[in-house]
Amino acid sequence: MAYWLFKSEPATWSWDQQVAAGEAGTYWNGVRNHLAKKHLMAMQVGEQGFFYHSNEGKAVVGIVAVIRPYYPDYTDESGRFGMVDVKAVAALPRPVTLDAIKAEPDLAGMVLVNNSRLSVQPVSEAEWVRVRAMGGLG
DNA sequence: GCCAACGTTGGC
DNA sequence: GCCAACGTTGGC
Repeated sequence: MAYWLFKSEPATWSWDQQVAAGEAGTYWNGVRNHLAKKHLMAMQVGEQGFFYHSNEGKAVVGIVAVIRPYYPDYTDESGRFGMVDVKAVAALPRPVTLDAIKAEPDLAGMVLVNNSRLSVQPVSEAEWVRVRAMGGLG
């Protein structure tokens, strides 16, 4: 089981909208980066990821689960990129801010810290457990 | 196939 | 709103 982190600007697609999409979830489109694509392709149904608000908020705010594996992104005219479907699983009782992550030495290796521009990132199990705990989920 | 120019992202 | 970092594009 791998863990992931999905970045979204709340002005474009927010956690509240993800929650409103309910059990049916939504497609995670718009990825136009080959490394991010590689991560999308590696995702298995049932794997979970953090939902991160970039720019405005700058915090991990919730957890999503992959409900449909990689398939073509019809919004990509080049036909090169794809997407997965995700649904909201749980909100973090306390959002974990980028500042809090940067202040935590155990999380210094997170992709979010070292390659903040990557829109779909892998998260290690240790990072997953730690950020969940910081967010108030056991 | 190299690399300069350009566009985009996202933290500050 | 600025700008650094990075990815992509296109000329050669």
